[in-house]
Amino acid sequence: MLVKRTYTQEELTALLQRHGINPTAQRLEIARLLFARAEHVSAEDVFMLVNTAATPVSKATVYNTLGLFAERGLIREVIADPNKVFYDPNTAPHYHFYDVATGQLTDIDAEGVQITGLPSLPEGARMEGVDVIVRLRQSDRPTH
Amino acid sequence: MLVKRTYTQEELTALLQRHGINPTAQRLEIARLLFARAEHVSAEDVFMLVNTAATPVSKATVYNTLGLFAERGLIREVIADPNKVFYDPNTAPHYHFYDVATGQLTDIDAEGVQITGLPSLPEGARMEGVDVIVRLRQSDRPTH
DNA sequence: AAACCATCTATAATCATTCTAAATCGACAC
DNA sequence: GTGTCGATTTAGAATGATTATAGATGGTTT
Ligand SMILES: [Mn+2]
Ligand SMILES: [Mn+2]
Ligand SMILES: [Zn+2]
Ligand SMILES: [Zn+2]
Repeated sequence: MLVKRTYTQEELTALLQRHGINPTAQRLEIARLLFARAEHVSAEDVFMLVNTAATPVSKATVYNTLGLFAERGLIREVIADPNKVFYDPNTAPHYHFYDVATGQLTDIDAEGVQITGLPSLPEGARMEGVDVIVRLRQSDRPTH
Repeated sequence: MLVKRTYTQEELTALLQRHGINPTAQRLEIARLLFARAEHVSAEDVFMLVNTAATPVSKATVYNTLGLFAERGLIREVIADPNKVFYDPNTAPHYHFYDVATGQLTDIDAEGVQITGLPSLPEGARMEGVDVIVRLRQSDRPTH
């Protein structure tokens, strides 16, 4: 279970380095923000969040950094919405509720969830991960 | 299990009508093609396939028609690739392998697969469906 | 200081998808 | 047959997320 908290600059630096990422100012800033919120954010979200702070970061760098973080396993991509990729600072195995109306993603703890009976993988294939997305729609009639 | 076969014009017409869809020439053509292949296709795929035949169909109509079919439950959308939506003529519950390198989607029969221990849904939410996507990557070293 | 290399940035390009507004079509009425 | 009407289709423009380009910037090394 990922705990929402603030990391010191040293912890963030070590975190990036542990993943083979050169800890630049922009990358540290984006990492700080990702792990402070511990929520599912889009590139646009990150771009806006990072630019409420003092130092501006370009959109290109936001995309490059999120891509780099995902590639190095610091965060993971969640493909649930056809319009944008979500980035998830929680890389532990877990699943998602997706509210198709609002676009809200919510974690489902892997603890207790069992998926059995999956067929064996095609020849020569390695499993990268299993995504489970439970699509939800809020009932039209609100509880009164 | 969806069987790959050709439908008569009458069967297709009845199929659309059963889903509350006015069976126009373009819609019948697209439906015919979808159910003949019984594969996962993108809008672009459908656009190209439908335009190898005699009667041309516009891109706008392809998108409108696929959207309409999905909305009425004749086909389903699969969100697996961040770059495009796949449309699946198989609406029976089933899951997918997704080859992240090639973008290839392959069915996993729901038969035998069990997902247990999912938490109860948030208050007032209805489940629209459960998507399971097993992400695969072909091993770099080919079997020799 | 000059060279070097990684990174960052503004901006253009790409590309799937959606939007717009004008044709076209088909059923029905006259 | 001709006219009308609503539904559908269409070409093309617009949108928006993402990626590509190519030049600036910033440390670091000699
Ligand atoms: Mn999209
Ligand atoms: Mn995309
Ligand atoms: Zn998550
Ligand atoms: Zn399928």
